[in-house]
Amino acid sequence: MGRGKIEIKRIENSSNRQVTYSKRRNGIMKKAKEITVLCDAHVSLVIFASSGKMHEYCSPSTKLVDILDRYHTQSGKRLWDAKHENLSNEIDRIKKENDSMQIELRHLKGEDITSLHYKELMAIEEALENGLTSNSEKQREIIRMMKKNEKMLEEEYKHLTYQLQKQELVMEGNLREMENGFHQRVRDFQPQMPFSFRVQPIQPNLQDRM
Amino acid sequence: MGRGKIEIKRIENSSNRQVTYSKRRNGIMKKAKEITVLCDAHVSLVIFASSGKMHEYCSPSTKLVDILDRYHTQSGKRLWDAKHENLSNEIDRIKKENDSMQIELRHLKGEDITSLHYKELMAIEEALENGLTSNSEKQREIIRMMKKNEKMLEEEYKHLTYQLQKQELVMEGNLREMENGFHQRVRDFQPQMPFSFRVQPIQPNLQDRM
DNA sequence: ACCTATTCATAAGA
DNA sequence: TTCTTATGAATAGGT
Repeated sequence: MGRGKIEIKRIENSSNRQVTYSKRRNGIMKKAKEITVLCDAHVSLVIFASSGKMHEYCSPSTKLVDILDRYHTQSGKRLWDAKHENLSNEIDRIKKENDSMQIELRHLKGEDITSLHYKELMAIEEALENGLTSNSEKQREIIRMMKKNEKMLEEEYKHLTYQLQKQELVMEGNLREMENGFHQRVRDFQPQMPFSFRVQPIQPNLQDRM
Repeated sequence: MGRGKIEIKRIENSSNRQVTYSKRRNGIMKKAKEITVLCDAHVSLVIFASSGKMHEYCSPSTKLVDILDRYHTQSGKRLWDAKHENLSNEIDRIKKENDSMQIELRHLKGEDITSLHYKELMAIEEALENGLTSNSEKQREIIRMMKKNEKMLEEEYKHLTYQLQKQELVMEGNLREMENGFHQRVRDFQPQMPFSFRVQPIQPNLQDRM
C-alpha cells in the first residue's frame, strides 16, 4: 500500500527504515487499540526499534502483568524465574496444609463427618476426649489457684485489719495526749504505717485469666 | 476498509465480533511480522479474545522473556517485583490463616492451653463437647445401620437354609429313584438352584465404613 | 471459507 | 518530522 508495492524484506536505507518504522508502528498501535474496542480483546504489544527505543500498548483497564499472568497460565511457558516458581510452589504447599487443617478442624467440630468411616470417627473421638481431659485439668488448676489466692488475700486482710486496729489505738492515745494539752505535737505526728500500703496478691497475674 | 465504514466501538453482534476479531487479529499479526522484517524491530504481541483464547507473536530469534527483560530495563516498571509482592502478600495471608488454625487445633487437642483465660477454656470445652456429641451420634447411627444389616443377613441366611433343605429333599428323592434303577438320569440332573447364588447385603457399602 | 466494494494504511515525494 | 496523494492492503458485509 502506497505509491508502489514493496517487498517484505529489511529496508536497507536507514532513514527510510526509520520512517517506515514509525509509520507502521503507529499503524499497528492503532489496529491494536481498535481490536480491543471492537472485539473486547486484551492486547499487549511491545515494540523495540532497531535503535533500541521502546513503545508499548496495553489494553485499557489491564496491566501488562495481568496479560503476562494469563500468558503464563495458558501457554505453560515459564516467564518468570526460579524465585517466582518457588513462591508459587510454596503457596500451593501452604494451601494444601490449610485445607487439611480445615478438614481436621471441621471433623473435630463434628462437621462433615457423614462420610467418615467408623475407625476415623473413633480416632476423632479420642482426640476430642483427650482435649477435654486437658481442658478440664487446666480449669481445675485455675480454680485451685484462685482458691489459694483467695485464702492469701483473706490472711493479708486479717493482718491489715489487725495493724489498723493497732494504729487506731496509737492514734487514740495521741488524741488523749492532745486533749491533755499537747496540741503542738499534732502537726509532727506521722503514722507508723503509711497509707500507701496496699495488698499485693501473691500471684499478680491471676486476675488476668478471669 | 470494507463495504462500509464502521465506528470504532464494541461490536454488539457476537458472531460478527468473532469474525472481525479473527480477521483483524490476522491483520495485526501480519503487520507485526512485516515491521520486524522491514525495520529490524523486535515485537512481542499477545492477544486474548474475549473468549479467553490466546494468540501471540514474538519476533524470531527472540524470546518473550528477553523482550520483557528489555521492557523491564527501559520502562523502569517493575513487572516481576509487583508480581512477587502479590505472591508474598498472599503467602503471608495464608500463613496467618494457617497459624490461627494451627493454634485452634492445638487448643482443641489440649495443647498450649496454659496461657489461656478461663473464658477461652470454657469456649473450647463447649466446642469439644459439641464435637463429641455429633461424633457419638454418628457412631450410634453407624451401629444402628450395622444391626439392621445384620438382621437382614440373618433373615436371608434363614431363607437360604430353608431353600437348601428343600433342595436336599429333592436330591434325596432323585437318589432313591437312581437306586431303583434309573441310573441314566444321573448325568442329566441339574440342581434347581445354581451354586452361584450368593447373599447380597441390602446395604452393600456399609462394610466400607468399617 | 470465499468474494468484492469500500475504506484504510502507507510508500514515495515534497 | 509532517503533509500529500497515488496506490496497494485490509476488511465489512454478504454469500
